[in-house]
Amino acid sequence: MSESLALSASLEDYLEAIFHIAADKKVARSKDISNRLGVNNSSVTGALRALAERGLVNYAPYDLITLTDEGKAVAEDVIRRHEALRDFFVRVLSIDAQTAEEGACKMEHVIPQSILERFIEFVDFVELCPRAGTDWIQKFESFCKGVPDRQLCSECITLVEGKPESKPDEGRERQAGTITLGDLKIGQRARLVKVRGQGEVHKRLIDMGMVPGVVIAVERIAPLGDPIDFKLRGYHLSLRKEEAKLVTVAVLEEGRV
Amino acid sequence: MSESLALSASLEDYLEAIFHIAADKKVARSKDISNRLGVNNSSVTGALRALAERGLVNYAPYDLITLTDEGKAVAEDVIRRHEALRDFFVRVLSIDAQTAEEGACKMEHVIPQSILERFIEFVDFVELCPRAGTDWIQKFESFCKGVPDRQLCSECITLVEGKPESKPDEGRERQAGTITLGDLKIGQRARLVKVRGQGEVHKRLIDMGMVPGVVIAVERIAPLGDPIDFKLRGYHLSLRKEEAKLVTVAVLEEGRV
DNA sequence: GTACTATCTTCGTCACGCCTAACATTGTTG
DNA sequence: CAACAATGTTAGGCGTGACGAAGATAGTAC
Ligand SMILES: [Mn+2]
Ligand SMILES: [Mn+2]
Ligand SMILES: [Mn+2]
Ligand SMILES: [Mn+2]
Repeated sequence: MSESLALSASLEDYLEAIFHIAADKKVARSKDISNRLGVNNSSVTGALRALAERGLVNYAPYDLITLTDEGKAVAEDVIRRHEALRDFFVRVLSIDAQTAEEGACKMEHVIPQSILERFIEFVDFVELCPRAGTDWIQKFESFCKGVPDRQLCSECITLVEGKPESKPDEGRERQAGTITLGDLKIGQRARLVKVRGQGEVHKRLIDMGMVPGVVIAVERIAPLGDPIDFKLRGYHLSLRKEEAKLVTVAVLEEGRV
Repeated sequence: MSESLALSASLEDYLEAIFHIAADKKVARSKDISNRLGVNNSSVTGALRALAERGLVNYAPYDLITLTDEGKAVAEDVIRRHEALRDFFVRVLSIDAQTAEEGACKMEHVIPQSILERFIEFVDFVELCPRAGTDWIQKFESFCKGVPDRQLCSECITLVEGKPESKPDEGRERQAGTITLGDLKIGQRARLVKVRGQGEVHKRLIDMGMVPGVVIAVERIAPLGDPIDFKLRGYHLSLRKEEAKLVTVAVLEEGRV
């Protein structure tokens, strides 16, 4: 009747499984659980003993298996985490149902509480904010599909191509025109406008993911200003200053984002 | 010289640690690693042997520790996952640095490849799309802080309060006015407009998280139409039909989002 | 060179979580 | 009510990952 230490990922999955099976068939049998989790029957016995010791399931050998009230509460919490992650993956990131399900069921065991709450808020928010919403997610989808020939909204295209803004939004652009990757300081972030040069060098840069619209951050600059360590699309990338100068960019605002 | 099976979460963390230590001090010593990971010195020896067996570290007893080329590549991949998650948490979800760091370092070991890529795309996208961007994230932040007195942009407020739209956007609202939670069908989603009633019942609904602007989905309806299972803010919630009728809502579009 | 200290390894132990094989129970069915 | 198949349990083993205690090594101090 006390949870003592936190449950292992494995035991959380057992609880989750029992809850779902019981929701269908009222009680769970060992076989149902082993089928659902794809483990050997004897593993289930072991898990049930561990869960019974913690007062989370009612279990006696050869008897039917049910969750205690406390077990039910814990199972519901696991399921909440599972569904929150899955919903975010499907609704916001447009991940396919199966991957979302599998990924959620792994991550649910390790995600910190405060991050989980934010995921949930985020899904709500995206559905509420009129600047976001359906439209916005569809744009995100086509944005993903468009790599490396990335499609942006017309407004973005304008921005990326460095034409002066007509909308009095904010000073999103510092100075359009001739800024290159070689001009950036550590910590600055920029959108790629164009890769100059030709032949081998040009091709090599493109192959590295240097396509218009991509966001690039300067991570580090070596003592003598060469080479420079960039990050784009999650990858680190080291360029000679000569190469960096071939890449025209539009600097993004400092600070967050 | 062969990775054979996938590395365990623990071994990935060792690689990550060695990489970072080596980045600072050129070589790693056992002590550095045990300090960084908060683990006993003897555990490090064990891990190093396992990593050496897989050809990921150069290791001989009492000798200096370095990563092999393959080990370096694997470490870089782990770090990519770590940073992608962390950046998403910090830049998009506005999670504090430490929680983001810790959460990322747990989740990095279980996140499916395709979901990771989407996270990375997402951060890029948010920074690129003019309908999103800094503004949008700031709104998300105040949205989070505002629970339960949620602040929306003026446009959203209008929508939530059910006034007919003036902008010819889309038919986002089905029929404003008198739709309640009791009128929804399974799978439908709605924004909460107002909780009617008074006294105990009213208070109880508010306590359950029924505040204006929240998104509610109908998960299940019992055989005789009572009770109804809802989901809001990641929680499941079961209401009597009587109670559900007290909650005025605005239906969201069918399908995705 | 010996002594001392910081560092590292070895060894024995434990807790998980899964497996297989052998054994036990249950409930059906002729 | 046997005989049987289905289901569940036990025992024994393997791999991982951590720990502490005790012994080994390397580098510095005298
Ligand atoms: Mn799971
Ligand atoms: Mn799950
Ligand atoms: Mn980690
Ligand atoms: Mn990490």
